[in-house]
Amino acid sequence: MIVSRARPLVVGDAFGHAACAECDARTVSVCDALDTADLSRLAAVAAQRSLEKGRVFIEEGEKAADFFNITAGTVKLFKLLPDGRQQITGFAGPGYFLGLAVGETYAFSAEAIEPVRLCRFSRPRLYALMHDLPALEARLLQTACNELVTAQEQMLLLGRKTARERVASFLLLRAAAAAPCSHRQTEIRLPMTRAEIADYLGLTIETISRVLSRFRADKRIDLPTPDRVILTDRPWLEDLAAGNLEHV
Amino acid sequence: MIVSRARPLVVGDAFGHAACAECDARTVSVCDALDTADLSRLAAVAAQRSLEKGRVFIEEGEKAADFFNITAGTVKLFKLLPDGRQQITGFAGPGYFLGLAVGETYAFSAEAIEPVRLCRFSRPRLYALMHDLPALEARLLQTACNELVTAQEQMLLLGRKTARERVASFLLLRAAAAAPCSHRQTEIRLPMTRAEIADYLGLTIETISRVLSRFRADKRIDLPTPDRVILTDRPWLEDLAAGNLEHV
DNA sequence: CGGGCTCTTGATACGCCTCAATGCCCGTGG
DNA sequence: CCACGGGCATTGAGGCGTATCAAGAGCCCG
Repeated sequence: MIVSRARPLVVGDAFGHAACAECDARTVSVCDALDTADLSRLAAVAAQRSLEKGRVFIEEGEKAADFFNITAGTVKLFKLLPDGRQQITGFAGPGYFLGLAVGETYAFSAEAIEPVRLCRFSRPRLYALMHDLPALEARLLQTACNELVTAQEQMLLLGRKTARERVASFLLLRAAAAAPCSHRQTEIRLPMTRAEIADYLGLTIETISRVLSRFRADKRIDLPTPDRVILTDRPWLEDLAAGNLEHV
Repeated sequence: MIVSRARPLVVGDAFGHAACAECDARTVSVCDALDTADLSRLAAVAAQRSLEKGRVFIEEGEKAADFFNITAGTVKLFKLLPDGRQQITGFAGPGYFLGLAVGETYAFSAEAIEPVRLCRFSRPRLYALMHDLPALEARLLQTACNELVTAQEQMLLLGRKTARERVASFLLLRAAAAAPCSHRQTEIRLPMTRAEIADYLGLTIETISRVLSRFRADKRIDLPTPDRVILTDRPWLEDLAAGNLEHV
């Protein structure tokens, strides 16, 4: 079942378009493709809501009734095997557009890993709007292509990189996500647990922990707390992530 | 460099739209989204060509100048690490639409693994056509979403499945690709080598060979020749691929 | 008939997983 | 205030699955 529908928790407001104009995620999301007039049409079919940490709001196999746009917080997208093995296919932060499922059902599940705010769009209404606003459709196509490139990179990581290369790649990905404009940040925050990092990288918590400890011992990173990482030797991490350091 | 441009090998014809109407891939490709009139407009910007086995016609990092539509044969899409490690992100057969790269450069390489025929579309011209034909754009979005779902499934495979589960998944995927309409086929053809299967599944040739031999010994499949597989116990393979058979 | 390729099979090595114990942090309640 | 308990992270010891290395078999094609 779609938990979020059972407990709506809607924080909707009567001034949807006004909220859009002030939305933090405005400039990094699909909404950016629209001018103010069209944006109000988009806002008209949107409903805002808040989700507490741990809330599963998309379940794989359920009827794909809605699209979502994250405006605050982080969610994980994942698939499960019957025995509980989990693969996280991505983390989605503010601006991320969710629900590009083909066909009638979602192909993955989604869960808030910290308090989240998002906009919900009903599928048929967004489709109708897409028909009217080619800019919106073009933007969605662009979004999908971006996802595809990211997915291909992740397949390379999962299929062919070592544990240390995976963790290095992950840290740099986080750094890039935090500062989109190559705005070299050295400190990053990890809103996810070790278990979630492991399920994202196709490893175990122990391996994540060991690799991070090793990086710290080698003075490549610093770990003031488990959820804060300082990249002290970024060039080395980049070489490792790219597969340039064979057996170091 | 884009090898296919250095040696064009164009088998173009003056009656592009006529060729389209007779194209084997017509009904399973993006072209299916268009009526005959619009199809001729699409054909006008297309060029047909043939590629011999081994020909690399898209190179990762090169300027993304063209889109491609496979009409015959099979190509592999892949990414490389500097030391030669390879991850095949997918195999593309007739009807497959290629080149949905975001930005200016291709994010992957593509190589014909058997003789291939394809249609080439210049990027700017296809974009212009997309602007005029919303049906085309919608179809591309749909294609991209399909790819995305496939990619997520592959991430689950690469990150969390065992070698035997991966090979079972692969065989069933091949069976589904050969007979799109759940047209239960028991025999499948493998146009790719063991090395390519290995690079697709994140394993080695030896593991592929061992798992297939084991499946045969257990009477789950038959292997009349290395490139032909007969699925003799499909339900068991399906259970294994889905992760339902823990430690068999 | 030889050369090269792919595929198969065996022996061994190693990277990551599994299992287990401990430490740390923090919220809770006596 | 501190004792207690539960989650999460860290660290160690040992095992397993897949990789690596190596040899031989089958096949195509000249």
